[in-house]
Amino acid sequence: MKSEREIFEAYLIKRHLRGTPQRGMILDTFLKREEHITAEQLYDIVKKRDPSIGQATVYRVLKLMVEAGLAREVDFGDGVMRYEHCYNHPHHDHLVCRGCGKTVEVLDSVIEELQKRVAESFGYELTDHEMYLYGLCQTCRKKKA
Amino acid sequence: MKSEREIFEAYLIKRHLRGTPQRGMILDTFLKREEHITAEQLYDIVKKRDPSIGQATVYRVLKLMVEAGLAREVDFGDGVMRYEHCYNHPHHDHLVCRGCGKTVEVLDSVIEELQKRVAESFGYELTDHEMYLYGLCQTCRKKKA
DNA sequence: GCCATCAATGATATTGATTATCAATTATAT
DNA sequence: ATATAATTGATAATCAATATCATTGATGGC
Repeated sequence: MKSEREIFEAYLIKRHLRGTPQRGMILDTFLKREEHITAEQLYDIVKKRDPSIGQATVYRVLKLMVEAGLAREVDFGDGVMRYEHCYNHPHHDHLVCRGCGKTVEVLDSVIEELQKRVAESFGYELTDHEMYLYGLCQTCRKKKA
Repeated sequence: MKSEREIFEAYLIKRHLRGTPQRGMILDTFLKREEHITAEQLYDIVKKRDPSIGQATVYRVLKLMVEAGLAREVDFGDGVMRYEHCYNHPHHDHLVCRGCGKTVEVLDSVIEELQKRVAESFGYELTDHEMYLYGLCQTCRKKKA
């Protein structure tokens, strides 16, 4: 089993790109975090370790990580792109609390199968999908009552 | 059965807002179109009828229509918000071709039910959801082959 | 080692959709 | 009428994301 680090380096070599301290550090920082993270948030953390890093580089490395299959873009519709781990994190959808933003990763194989069938029934071949479930978590419901 | 026009006017009155020629014209133009439309596209059409209208007004009226329950925002993830009819257009999801962008409205009651159950199984009360299915339509698949 | 080539970086400018501001205009209520 | 409040269009501002660009740094051929 290859490590994320190795995958990243393999991807760089394939693209004739170079490994650099900045890229390594940004990758490590991203990997250490478990939750979804925005480019801005990642930049803030990275800056603490090395204030000389520019945020353009953070954006660039995030794009590389997506291309390398290590990160996945998640769009909760609030105008900011978030990134989550992709490696060893198979596809899933998101259940987001409208109150506090707490997010749960969900996966329902029946839904997945039905999505494919719905697409096929219209002559489409499903390539991918996005599903965001929005609701109120228990805590937020109690607060309201 | 109230007309969209009446609903819009009722909403304006409720909010102590005023009916104006611009608002009426933009609403009519939106209602005449069946497909999803961006603010920019709507502005372009409206401009032909009355070149003096500013695009800020189009954005404003679109927001009013959403609030009045006549329009619904649709986000295909390409950075531009689209608007579709809401009145007499009950909830549905979208199946979008990655090749040509052709869009079909889809609805699967089993999926809808399962979404509710998934949310509940995590203690969430589902308020709404978004589901976008992306694929290749028949035409685009043939082109590829 | 030395030089030519090419990628990487950080700072900054730019983009593009959307929103806010504001002065001028128009409608409404008293 | 007159004071009040909403509307408009033009324009500026916002904000995330991207492009530009001069400088720096690495790599490979010799």
